[in-house]
Amino acid sequence: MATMQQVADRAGVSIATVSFVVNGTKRVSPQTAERVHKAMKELGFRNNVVARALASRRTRIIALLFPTAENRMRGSALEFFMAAVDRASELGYHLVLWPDAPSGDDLDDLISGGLVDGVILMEVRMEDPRIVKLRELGVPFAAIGRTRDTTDLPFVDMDFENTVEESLDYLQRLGHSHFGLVIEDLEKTVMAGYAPHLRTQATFVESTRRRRLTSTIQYCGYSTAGGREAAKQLLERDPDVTAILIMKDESTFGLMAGLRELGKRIPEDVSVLSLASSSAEGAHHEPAMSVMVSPSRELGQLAAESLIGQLEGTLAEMPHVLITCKLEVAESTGAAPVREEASSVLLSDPAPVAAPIEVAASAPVRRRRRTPSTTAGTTGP
Amino acid sequence: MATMQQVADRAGVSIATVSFVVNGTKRVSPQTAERVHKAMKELGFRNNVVARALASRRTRIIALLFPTAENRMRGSALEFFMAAVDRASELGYHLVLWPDAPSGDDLDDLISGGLVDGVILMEVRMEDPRIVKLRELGVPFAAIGRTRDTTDLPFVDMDFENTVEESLDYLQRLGHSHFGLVIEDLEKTVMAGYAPHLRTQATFVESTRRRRLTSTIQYCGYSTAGGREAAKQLLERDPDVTAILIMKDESTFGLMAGLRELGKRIPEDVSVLSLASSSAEGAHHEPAMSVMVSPSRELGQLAAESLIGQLEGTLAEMPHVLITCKLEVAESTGAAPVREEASSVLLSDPAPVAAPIEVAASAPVRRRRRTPSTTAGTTGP
DNA sequence: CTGAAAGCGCTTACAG
DNA sequence: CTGAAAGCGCTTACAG
Repeated sequence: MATMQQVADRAGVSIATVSFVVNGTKRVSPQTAERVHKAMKELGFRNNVVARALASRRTRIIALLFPTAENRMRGSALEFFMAAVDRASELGYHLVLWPDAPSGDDLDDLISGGLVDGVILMEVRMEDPRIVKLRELGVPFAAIGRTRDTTDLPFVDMDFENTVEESLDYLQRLGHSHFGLVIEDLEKTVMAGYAPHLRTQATFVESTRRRRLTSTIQYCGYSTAGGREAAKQLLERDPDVTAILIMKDESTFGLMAGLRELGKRIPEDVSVLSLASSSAEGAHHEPAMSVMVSPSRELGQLAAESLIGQLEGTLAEMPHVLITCKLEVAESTGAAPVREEASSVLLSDPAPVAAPIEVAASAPVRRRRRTPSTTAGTTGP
Repeated sequence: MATMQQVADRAGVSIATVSFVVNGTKRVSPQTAERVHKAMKELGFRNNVVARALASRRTRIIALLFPTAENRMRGSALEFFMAAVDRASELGYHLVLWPDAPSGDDLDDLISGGLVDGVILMEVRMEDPRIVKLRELGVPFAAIGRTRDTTDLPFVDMDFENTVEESLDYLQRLGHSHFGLVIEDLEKTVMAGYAPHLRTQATFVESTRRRRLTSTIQYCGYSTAGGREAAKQLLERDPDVTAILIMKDESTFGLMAGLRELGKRIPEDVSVLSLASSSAEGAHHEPAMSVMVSPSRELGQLAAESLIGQLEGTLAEMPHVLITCKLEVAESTGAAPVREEASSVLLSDPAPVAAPIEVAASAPVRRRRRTPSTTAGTTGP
């Protein structure tokens, strides 16, 4: 492995000059540059990233922190990752997936040593210790997801609030009035405070109340069995439920199977809509699932842009972007079944839910529908 | 961010002594160590990984190379990764997911700079340019998967040959004689030469011929639609097919749906067995899928052990490990339907397949059934 | 346009 | 047991 000094010797120039041509940091005469390039070729020179990092304090490597706790979002995590990788690469950066405990315990050593220039977070909780730590360490970061208080937080996120509203709009227009939300209960786990779940539940409770709809929140275990059990319990708690939102791809199959076993046809008796899912996932069901499609790729790209924009100082303002999932209607949703007696407005209490969630809307937020991402706050190289 | 020198000053010792206590590389008297620890606490010292890497030529970071080409194996890739992360962590290493083109183009800069001590490969092809490159660069590596020639190749892999044999054993015992293999055709893609597909096809062709079974290889597009189409074509090519092996989770749903639409009941008319899949995946079907379960976690762990063993010089020999998938029978497989006339042995040619594959069995290989991995050729930290 | 030199923050023989 | 010092391979003001 040839060093820069060896290249310099062979080209008959100083090591500084080699550095200039390698990095393009200063003008070098064409003849000199030519000699240097020749020497590099001949010696098979490759820049030592570690030495460069130590001297320059930057590596052009950024990391996507990947929570090692038994992970939800398996699918979209990979989509975030791949999209962010692509965008980072276009902007001249490498992106690696860095496994990290939800507590952020492994963060210190590796980030503060200067191995990476910045960090992207995912699976953000309402109060997230990792963000506290990153701020302490002064490490630039961008979040896919957001904490309760978004002051000074650079984030891109799904607009869960709006996604729930649009889901209810759609189904209410089809005549439904008894709603269920099937979702995992994370509050006793290490992922307690996971923002997507809490925001979705809070909006569901608030909005169904405002719309004077009957609503039931049904917690649901992981896996097919969990979905089946959820179907059973939900129908026990509200036998009249006709519209179910579910935010847990792993359990959707079980939910549908459970509903059928209990004599419910989909969508004739019950409509099912999957939140923050994907077209591909929807196609794996029978009947094909109507889904609110997660904007995973956009979020991954925007997060990379936002972080790199900070690193390069090309960012006018802290990015705050919310993107609503896009409705894709398939076969699992349809008109509400006609009731014998038009049962009047229900007043039954919604299911208990963790203390009402106030979300600080401190900073102005740009809400947008899946727009192209290239305009997003960084000017790029 | 305090430096080691600052810690040394505060503790009234030399920087060398601080390094010794930080790394435990030399004996230091308890009193001195105590003073150093105190100073580190007070200053909030964290070792600079980059400087350490430059001076010591090692980072204790290893990378799992993740092919950025539109990726198959989404599920098991994450399982490899998480398992390898866990095992590496137990052995004192960090593991990151490093996106890389199948060509290995990005490899040079980042590996040769000493950023990582070694590399784990996955999705290995019969002739893999990345392995050539890693050998050139002298970077230690371990492969999940294997090339055609396994001489001097440290690898752990699924035993595709044996997995196919055991699948055929099982189904033949149930009376089946007309087999289909549904698999993706990668030969025109960047993943051409992908070993699992070629080994599986080759074994399927060879073994069904030896067993005097009728066999058809049906290529299949990605996705649900691809699976449906494959069902149609396969039934056209062999209307008598009663046993189907499929190695493509994304298309399994479509295959089953397609079979049903063509009037085939599962498993009464046709048995379907999914290869290199998972229990969870199997549970997402109706009827529940019989699967050959991929030993993903074992492979991830063993790969990490194998690489770290090389790095630490604790490896007696190049690891060569093959693990057969484990059969989990569910509802999608059953006895072959009884034929009106016991149609005699078929001699129809199997579907065309890429030139017969000779696999160099150069090195002795340890074949094993999903045994605990902790005994695997490294003595641990 | 080019170079000499200090410095990035560690590790590690080598002495004592 | 402890320290002085060279060195890892670059980058970057500063001079010229």
